[in-house]
Amino acid sequence: MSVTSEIVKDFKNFIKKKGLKYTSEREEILKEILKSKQHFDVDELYMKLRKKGSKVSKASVYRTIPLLVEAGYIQEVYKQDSRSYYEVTLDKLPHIHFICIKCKSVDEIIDDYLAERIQEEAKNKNYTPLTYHLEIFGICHKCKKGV
Amino acid sequence: MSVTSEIVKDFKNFIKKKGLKYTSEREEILKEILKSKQHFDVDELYMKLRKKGSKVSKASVYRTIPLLVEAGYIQEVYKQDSRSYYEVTLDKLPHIHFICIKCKSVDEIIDDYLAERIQEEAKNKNYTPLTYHLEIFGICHKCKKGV
DNA sequence: TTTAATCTTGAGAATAAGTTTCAAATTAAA
DNA sequence: TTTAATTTGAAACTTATTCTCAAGATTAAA
Ligand SMILES: [Mn+2]
Ligand SMILES: [Mn+2]
Ligand SMILES: [Zn+2]
Ligand SMILES: [Zn+2]
Repeated sequence: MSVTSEIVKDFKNFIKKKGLKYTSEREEILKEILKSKQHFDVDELYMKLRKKGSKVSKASVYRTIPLLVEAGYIQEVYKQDSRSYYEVTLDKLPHIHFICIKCKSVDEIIDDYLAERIQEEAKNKNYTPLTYHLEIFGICHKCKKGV
Repeated sequence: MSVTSEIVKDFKNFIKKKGLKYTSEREEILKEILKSKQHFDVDELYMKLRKKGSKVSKASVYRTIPLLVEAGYIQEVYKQDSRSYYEVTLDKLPHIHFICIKCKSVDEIIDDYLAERIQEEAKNKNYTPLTYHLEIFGICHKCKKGV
């Protein structure tokens, strides 16, 4: 069984356990998201679905995202220009996002040690950490060179 | 000379150097911000000014904030519910903000080592870091105990 | 199956932070 | 002063996200 259909089955279970109804819209949205290999926002996702001929409304996309976050398949990873960006978080720990303030490009940096230390800091302060956002704002290599 | 009037003088200089005009509105806003000991958002700041009898408009508050960020007196430190929060950054390095997803309280955690490592990570990747946001989302001690 | 209760949907209205517009007021240099 | 350039307040605008509600879909029971 493919990873995707495994997740779809899991999601159906999750929905049922919550006493909600499993709909084709919810499944369509999940499947489309699982195809994304990068960060995405609601508009991008919605446009992809429409192009494929899907009839889901933007409202349903907005309504499904919190469910997928709760189920643990995606996470909000940063906000830019008052828009939220998400990414699939299968086996993926939170990580650093470097955001270039000139070209708005976003790059990922993984640092396991840093991730661990962040967890520790929360625990030291008697907090129960769930997730985190670490965004470094600056100038990327290309913009520095004036490309 | 007080720290505040020193900064006010500096700010006047900064404004002049940019070829802009030094106005009472800009000074009022700066002075009010310097009084804040915690994180603030535009609405809070605007309300404080109005209560004091100030006639500044919200538009001017929105227009002055980027100048104060550029001058280095304040920084945007996190976003919550589609609102930006700022704080005075006199001698204050960026630091960790722990945000309780239940009570929405925000706590600060300082970790110089972490701060240094974040800078290094950016440089390793050939980025010029300017600032960063590190927000840990979780449950605070009080909320865990059900207070 | 049918039924019936409950939930979800799409469409569009509503909300609200932040930005823009523009005429009137203010600044600052001469 | 005079004058050119900038800034202001008020209100209109923009835009992501949320809300509303009637119509349609799902589910468990009959
Ligand atoms: Mn990422
Ligand atoms: Mn802080
Ligand atoms: Zn760049
Ligand atoms: Zn709390």
